[in-house]
Amino acid sequence: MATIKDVARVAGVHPATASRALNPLLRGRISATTTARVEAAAAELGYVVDPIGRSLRTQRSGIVGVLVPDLLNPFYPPLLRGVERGLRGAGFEALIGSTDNDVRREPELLAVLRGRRCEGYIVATAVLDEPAVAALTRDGVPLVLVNRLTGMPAPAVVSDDARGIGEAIGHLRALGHTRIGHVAGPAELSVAVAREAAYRAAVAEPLVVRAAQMTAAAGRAAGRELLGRGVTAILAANDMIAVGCYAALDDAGLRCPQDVSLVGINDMPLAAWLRPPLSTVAIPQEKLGAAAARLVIERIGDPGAAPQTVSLPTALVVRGSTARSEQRVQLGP
Amino acid sequence: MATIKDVARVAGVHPATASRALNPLLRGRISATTTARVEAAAAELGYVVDPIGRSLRTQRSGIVGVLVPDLLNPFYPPLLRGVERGLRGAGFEALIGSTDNDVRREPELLAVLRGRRCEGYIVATAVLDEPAVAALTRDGVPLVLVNRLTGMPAPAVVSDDARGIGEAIGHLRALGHTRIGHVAGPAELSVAVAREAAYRAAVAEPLVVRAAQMTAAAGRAAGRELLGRGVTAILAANDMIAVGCYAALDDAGLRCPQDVSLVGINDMPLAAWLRPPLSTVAIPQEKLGAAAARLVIERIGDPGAAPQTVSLPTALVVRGSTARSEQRVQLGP
DNA sequence: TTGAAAGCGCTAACAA
DNA sequence: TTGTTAGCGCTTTCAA
Repeated sequence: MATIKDVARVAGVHPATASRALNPLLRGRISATTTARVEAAAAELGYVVDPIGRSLRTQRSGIVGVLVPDLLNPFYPPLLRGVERGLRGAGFEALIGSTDNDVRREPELLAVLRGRRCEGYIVATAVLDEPAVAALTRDGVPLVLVNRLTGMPAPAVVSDDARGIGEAIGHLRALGHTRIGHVAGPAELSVAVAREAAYRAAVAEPLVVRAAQMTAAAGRAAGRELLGRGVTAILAANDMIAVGCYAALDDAGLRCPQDVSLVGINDMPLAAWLRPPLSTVAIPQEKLGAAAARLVIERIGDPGAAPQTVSLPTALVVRGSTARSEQRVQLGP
Repeated sequence: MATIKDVARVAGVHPATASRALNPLLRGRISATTTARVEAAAAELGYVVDPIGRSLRTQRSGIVGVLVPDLLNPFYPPLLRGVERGLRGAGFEALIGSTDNDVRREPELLAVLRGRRCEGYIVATAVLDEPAVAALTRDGVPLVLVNRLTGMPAPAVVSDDARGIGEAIGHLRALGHTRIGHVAGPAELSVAVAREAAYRAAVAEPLVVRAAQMTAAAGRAAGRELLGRGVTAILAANDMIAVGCYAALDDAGLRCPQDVSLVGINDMPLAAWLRPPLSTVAIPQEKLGAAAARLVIERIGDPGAAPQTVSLPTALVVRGSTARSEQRVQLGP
């Protein structure tokens, strides 16, 4: 593996000069001929800067730690894609840690990442009042929260769920639905709480059943209970819960969308392939990730900057799981 | 951030001694009292070894590059989980790169990872005859292939698809099916080719339509064509193609499993939640990842070891998408 | 068993 | 504009 010394020797200059010639920030401070010679030598030798040597000298690792609650939840892969692309474009890499929905793993994993000397962190895990996360803020380590609403003075990236939920409820009402229920997520999740609040603000008579987790299994149980209360439409706290609601409808012998309409939140990759295809509030996951990458890079560049919150718009995607309410027919004489 | 010098100063020893006391491999070669003093100092200061300083000195990064074709494909997250757990247990971290099914990105991404001086690579991407991958082997860089059958003398981890496919066909035949079709994957993918071969070996009269990609959309188109040939059961090359086949069945006005039975391959997280729940050949994704991690770590430890291939067993999971053939009834007088 | 010294590859500060 | 020097944090010779 060629080093900067090799490049310098071949180019006939001092290693420091070679280093400078290869540094785009120092363009113009090195003579054109020298730059050309160094570049030729580097190309000839296939030189690639050693990030370890550079890191030791500059005290910068070029690594950002990314903490997600569950790699198996279809919400996160698109997010990670946005994060990776955003970071890589700026010369950073993501070191990904998944807590697998286990709160106890969070501090452990964060310790591993901190051991790797990440320059910043993107945290999308559930628990906010985590002392380890608070410690990051205290230590002045750049930190960006994703999809977590919090009182902490940290920059955050969120989606404008409330607006999307308002649209979804409007859509259902326009179809003639009046008994619109909500399968909420667990109260510990700030997103779940915010979505429930948006739902309550949008309907006259809220009908809420809480799912224990953001999973299909929990959604099925909660959905069954909600159907028992005679709703004609359901807003699920996310697409996985909506998947569970399809099963609950089957359990109850009800058809979607003829008997009950269903709306999810996320627009996960498989949403369009469910049967009927799921109408859902699309969250721009990849953009959320890209925005988080941008924010953390900004903050690495200027740790003192005022924390800003970025809110990205959602979009209602109407597919086949919502239809005109047939309640009138069912109740008619 | 405390350094080894700080620890040494507090413990009243030389930095080299402190380093040795903290190295578990040198246990016993340092006096018990010194070790105790150093450990106490390290604990007091919250010392964590700086991986960058260590890496520069040892020429080891503790990082393994992992190349996957598509983070959005539900096959890979469980695999990555296995890889990460396996690596982390041995003090390594995974640097993940997704080519997003774009063959051109593969060498680029590999260049980025090589720039980060990974100690080894786990490659699960599609294309084998990639010169960049060949270059790794040539350079003696530890490399493990996952789910790619190849003539290359590299260690590999595969699942025993043929056996699982044999079981699946046996299951369908036991249900009375005789016209069992196969939606194959693209010919460029070695897994797809192997699965098709296993299918052909298991049935008397092969009926194959090839999907352009391992996606639901491609599966739908291919499935439609296969249904036109009057099959009563379909083996899909993977679960995503099976998802497309559900749509193809809807398109044709056929019911699953009453009219046509369907079997997938993978057992992705949502497979049990499709309607009807998908019968599928379960691939132990997480175990594949863990095995790949183990192999790459072994190879990093001993680059000269003979490349071994690990084959993991699959398991047929029977759910609701397969049922007794009603062909007799349909053809009866 | 411990200390001294050296150097991994790189680049910032200073000097010329 | 270029060269010289030095040192980031660590571990591993070599010597005591």
